[in-house]
Amino acid sequence: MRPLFHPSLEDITVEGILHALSDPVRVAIYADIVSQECSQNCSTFLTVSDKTIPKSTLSQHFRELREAGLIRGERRGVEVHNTSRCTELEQRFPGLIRAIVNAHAAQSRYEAQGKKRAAQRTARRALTNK
Amino acid sequence: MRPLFHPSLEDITVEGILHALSDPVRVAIYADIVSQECSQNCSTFLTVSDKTIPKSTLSQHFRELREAGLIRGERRGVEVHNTSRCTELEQRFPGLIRAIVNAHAAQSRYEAQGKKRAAQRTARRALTNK
DNA sequence: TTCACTAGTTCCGAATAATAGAACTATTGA
DNA sequence: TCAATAGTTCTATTATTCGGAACTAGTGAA
Repeated sequence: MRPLFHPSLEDITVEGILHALSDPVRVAIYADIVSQECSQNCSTFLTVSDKTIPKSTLSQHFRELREAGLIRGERRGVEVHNTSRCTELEQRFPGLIRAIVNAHAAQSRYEAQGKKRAAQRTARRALTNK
Repeated sequence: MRPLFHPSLEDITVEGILHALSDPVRVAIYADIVSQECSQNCSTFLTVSDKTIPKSTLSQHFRELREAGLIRGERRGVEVHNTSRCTELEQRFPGLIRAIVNAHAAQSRYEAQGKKRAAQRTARRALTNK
């Protein structure tokens, strides 16, 4: 089993970061890792926003996040612990990570509200149609 | 010829934006459009950073930027004029666009310096090998 | 030490998306 | 009316992504 590859700070590209975070599952995972103090192992994310992710796919997602330079993975026995590299990244691309994570959070809030509003509409319709 | 589609502000997603800007050609185009005061037509970009882009590909790139909500395209006679939607976007995702464009600029500067350094090394080697 | 269990990776075929040449449309100016 | 220009659409080719199945590696129990 080959060791986990991590790019050095200067090899990290904006395109790589944006591509890694342009996938809804990966941003969700990354946002979670950034927000946690403690490191997270991969299988914490076998379900992401009510969707089940096959573990081979999940493994690929973590690889992409790692190779884009967004997270650092460290084997500890049978599992790998993941931490964000955001302090380093802040140095290379100031403000970038924060802006993306903020935007993602804003969108999640908005979507949650949207669902709530839709649910309310359904409930109202159910009442009036009685 | 169907009219140009533009998403409404609330339909614009972070993922869409990141995906659109995760391509080197597209960020370069977008960065240029953002920096210009005046609108730019598509064929200004038939060559991007010394690479020739086939116009069918270019057309697709503009479509992606448009449908991600990043630019607005307006047909004026035979050509289409493109302007960035960054003021609107600032409202929906504060700081996002600026951070990405800044990061891209920082990286371009760095890469240019890298090339310069490499050229200097080559020159030095040529001198000493004489 | 052996065995079963867990966490994650790799392999590989199927589905999906991106690229670019060729043919097309629409506008304009001669 | 015709040629030229700016973009688009069609389509075949190529590259990416997804996910099931088989695999590896660490760990704890018998």
